[in-house]
Amino acid sequence: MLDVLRSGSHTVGQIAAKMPISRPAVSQQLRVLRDAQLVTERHVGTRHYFSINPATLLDMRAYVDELWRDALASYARHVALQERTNGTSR
Amino acid sequence: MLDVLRSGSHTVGQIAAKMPISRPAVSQQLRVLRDAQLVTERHVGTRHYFSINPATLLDMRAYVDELWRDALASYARHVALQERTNGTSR
DNA sequence: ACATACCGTAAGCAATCGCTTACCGTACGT
DNA sequence: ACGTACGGTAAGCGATTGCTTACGGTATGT
Repeated sequence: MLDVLRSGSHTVGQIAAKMPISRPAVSQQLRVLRDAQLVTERHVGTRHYFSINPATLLDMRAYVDELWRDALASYARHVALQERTNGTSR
Repeated sequence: MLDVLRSGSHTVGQIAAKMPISRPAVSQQLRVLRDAQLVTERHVGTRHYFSINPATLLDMRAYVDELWRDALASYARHVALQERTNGTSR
């Protein structure tokens, strides 16, 4: 879904044409993505254009980054503790 | 789940104690996370220690980053096209 | 006013998820 | 050898997911 929207904004019909599911199914997925702020909607006539919301992508990136840093930090602490209790062997 | 493992490796029992679900449920979730490479396992005695896999976190970060860049790029293209067809107004 | 294009929503349904309880296997201490 | 701690797996179940078909609602062209 997001991979279709990478290349820019699309209408519901355009998206459905590129996916192996029906148009209402696309509509329902888009609702979830819109509620999750992952996607933004823009109406022009009867067409609804959807595009990726870069801001939320940044939030996701920040979260993953944080997790990554914490994981590395606690691993470093683990290694340090290991060396202390094992003596400075090797 | 991942938020429990942020602070370092834990055994299955330790994790279950910090969560509102049973130990087997934790075990099942860990299996999914392990299959998805999000988590690594280390056995010592009968205890199974689980920790976050930083490598996969980097992969996720790369994907989100890529998506973010594409979204911005196509938005820029959209704006440029808009200005051209609207004349150099404003 | 009428037909058409575009899309959201409701209902219904099979498939999957995520949990609990019960059970079994393995490693360790005595 | 026996008891205990630790944890994976199977079975079963209600809840949720994700789809399709059917329908209604709004904007556009004639």
